Amino acid sequence: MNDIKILIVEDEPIIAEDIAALIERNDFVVSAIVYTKENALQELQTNLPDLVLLDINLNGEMDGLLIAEKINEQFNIPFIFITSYSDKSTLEKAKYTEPSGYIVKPFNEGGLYSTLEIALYNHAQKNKLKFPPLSLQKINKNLQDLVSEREFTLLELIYEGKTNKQIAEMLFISLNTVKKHINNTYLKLDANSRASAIACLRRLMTNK
Amino acid sequence: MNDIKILIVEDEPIIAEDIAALIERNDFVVSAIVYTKENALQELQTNLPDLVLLDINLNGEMDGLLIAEKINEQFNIPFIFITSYSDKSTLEKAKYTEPSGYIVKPFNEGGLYSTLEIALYNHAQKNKLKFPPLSLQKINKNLQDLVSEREFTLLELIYEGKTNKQIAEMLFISLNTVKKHINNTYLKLDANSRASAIACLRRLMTNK
DNA sequence: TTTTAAATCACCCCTAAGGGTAATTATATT
DNA sequence: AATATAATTACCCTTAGGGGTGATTTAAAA
Repeated sequence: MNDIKILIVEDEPIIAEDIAALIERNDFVVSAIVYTKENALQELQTNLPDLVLLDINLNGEMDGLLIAEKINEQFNIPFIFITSYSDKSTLEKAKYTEPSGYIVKPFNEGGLYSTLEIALYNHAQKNKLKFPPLSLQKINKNLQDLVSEREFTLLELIYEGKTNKQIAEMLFISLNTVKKHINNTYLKLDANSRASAIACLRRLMTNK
Repeated sequence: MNDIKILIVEDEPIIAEDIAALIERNDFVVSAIVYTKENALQELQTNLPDLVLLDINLNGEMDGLLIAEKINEQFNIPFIFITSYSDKSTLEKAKYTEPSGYIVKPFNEGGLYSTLEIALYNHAQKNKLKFPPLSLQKINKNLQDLVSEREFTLLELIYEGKTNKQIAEMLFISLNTVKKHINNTYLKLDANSRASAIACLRRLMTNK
């Protein structure tokens, strides 16, 4: 089955049941409900869920944070904090664990469901995040002399490691034209070789 | 000043003011409050904030989604949806824009503040993930003929756009040695130029 | 209408870069 | 002690790539 399994870590049984009911109403599966850190870690080892809903405070201790760290170290799944505490000190500690969401009680059904869906989707997309495609807008945002669309097309091919000859053939233009375009682009990027142009592009894409 | 500027896009003035007050209570700065898609886009162009709070429905249209797409295309800032709609159809569309958060009205102060903090922190971390530094381990993981540490050092310099001459000077070795190392590395990477080697490295770094 | 800008192409020059072969030194590994 | 492996260097050859100038065509902007 293709169901999405969610682990609930919450020491107040009434709230845990409440969350569980909500989850199942929305076509997810509750893989387990646990009340302690130990059981949570056990459950992660034996029956890894697709996502974890984590109460930060378990029986007076901030064990939720420790569980979050463990998830980051060992498992590649998203987790969402559900807690009554929204004070800056708690939040500060929580945010360093990079949770997919942070829900403050009392929460509403729509809010939890939305956060779940988005956490799952964003986590799935996270792998694609590395080495994003080039964007003309982002490149030009940091340039005084703008790169044209045509030049950008050539840049993408250079970025993919193509030679001038290959580019000429792919775009049905002469080798001279390719060289001319690239030369013009180098002036705009302040580059003087393919490799330096690529390094420059990487910089422009990140420097927001 | 180092203040974090937040743009509020919300067509109901009362709610917008409510959010604004909350934001300022928590030491953020409201860069502007706008009520329409046009003004939002204008504001993004002229006074880019650090984060955007977005109502999905603006005057009956789902303009918030369009704004979200625009932000993804052109700007490198996080955004959070704040909306009354948590139906699956709306959420489905919203999640494809990869928002940093999705808050369903009525929201509580702690919930919004936490989501803000986490969105900002996670986004900052996310940028570090983009164009990650090269890792010898990851590169070799997918190669039969392994790249040596020395060769990796040279690869890093090529990746940064350095010329052979520059590399020779930086490493206090002869130009011939540089060429030899690079040639050997090309054989391992199945590359035949700097640009193709860089493209190859990108591939090896992502193929996990 | 005139002018500006982008895309196209040609021709020249020249260096950086890539390909091949071979040799030496040092450092591990067996 | 013998043997790989990596790092270092030299020399040769060839070409792809980068720099400069100039010209034509087309489309958009003034």
